Amino acid sequence: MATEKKLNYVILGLLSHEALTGYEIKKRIDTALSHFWGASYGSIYPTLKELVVQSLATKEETHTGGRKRLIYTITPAGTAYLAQWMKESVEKDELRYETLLKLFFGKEAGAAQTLLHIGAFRKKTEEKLAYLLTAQQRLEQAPGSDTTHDYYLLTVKFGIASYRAYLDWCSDAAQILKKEEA
Amino acid sequence: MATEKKLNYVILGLLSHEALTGYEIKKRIDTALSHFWGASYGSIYPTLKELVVQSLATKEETHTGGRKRLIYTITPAGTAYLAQWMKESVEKDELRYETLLKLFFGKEAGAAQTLLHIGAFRKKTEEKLAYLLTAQQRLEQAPGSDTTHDYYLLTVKFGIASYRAYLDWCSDAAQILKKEEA
DNA sequence: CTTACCATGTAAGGCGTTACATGATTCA
DNA sequence: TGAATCATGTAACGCCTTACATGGTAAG
Repeated sequence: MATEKKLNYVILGLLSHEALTGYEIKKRIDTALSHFWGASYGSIYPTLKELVVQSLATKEETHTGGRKRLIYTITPAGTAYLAQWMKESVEKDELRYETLLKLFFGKEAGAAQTLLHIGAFRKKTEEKLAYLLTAQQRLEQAPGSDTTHDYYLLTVKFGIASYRAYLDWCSDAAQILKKEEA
Repeated sequence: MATEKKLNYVILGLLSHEALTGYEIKKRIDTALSHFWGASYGSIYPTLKELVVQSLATKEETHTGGRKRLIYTITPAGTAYLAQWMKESVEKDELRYETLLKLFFGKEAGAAQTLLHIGAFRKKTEEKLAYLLTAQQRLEQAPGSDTTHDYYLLTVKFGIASYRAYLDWCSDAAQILKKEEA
């Protein structure tokens, strides 16, 4: 049975904010949701098709400047379906950090090698943090009162808090390993 | 091609510490690695079979108190294979937090509902944190000098730092939502 | 004119979970 | 004697990624 797939809810959630094309959905996922979720076109387009079959969304073809666009809109049934899921308790939160795997087995590779992995991890984390900090600024200065933004902002704050903790840990871990190296 | 699977490395990494049965490997994953990795028997046993076919590990049948046990041992080729992977840079660190998904779309459900999700998340986080804190104590008081423990301890510290950041965030988020509720 | 971006979609194939199946041993 | 734990494994099936395929438009 495998865990129930979540992409339908992700898409309906995005459509609950505004009507979107598949391409735009992908962009939202790669920006606003990227620090805690991901999806590829290979799963987005088929899911969109399913949603239409299930009457949870409707598809409309438009032409913006001669360019074909398939815009998806959530239906009342889709809204109800999403609301139902929102009421249910969370099934799973999961983290898969290859960096920690390489750390766990770090004795094999030695302190020097492990320090390289930590350095790379710190750099990536700094970049993601910078991105979220600008997102936070944008949201806090937004002309405001759209409560949608408030919830988005909460997830951004989560990312910021996590990444800051990661960076602190990077410093600690690097120090410990350097001592071990000597 | 999908991302290369990591379970073979996870298993070899564990076997690099000591010879183990499939059952014991599962237990290690569910305890020592659980805060950043997971795997089920349905993937562990087939992977173990592959490792033997590839001569990266050997299988030996023993009987402890009449009970059959298949003990796996890493080979020199397996050690080399693991070492090679340890040298390569990390491909992917990923987080999939359904809680954040429900938060992102929280406007649909309202502040009260969202607070419930945050409460559940806090509770789970507290439990995981408590577990890691005892693990930390155990490792720090260990008669020592096994450097394997030092690396394990680093991953534990990572979890502790993350979970503490999560809990701080829970307080902030709850406060913000309560204000909104009023 | 060419690069970047907008835009939609399919096919192949790997990965990994859940559920199922089986059975021994230890401990209360 | 029954529950928990030790122990190994397979089958079905769903999910998702990568790679491929195609083509229009905007901007420099």
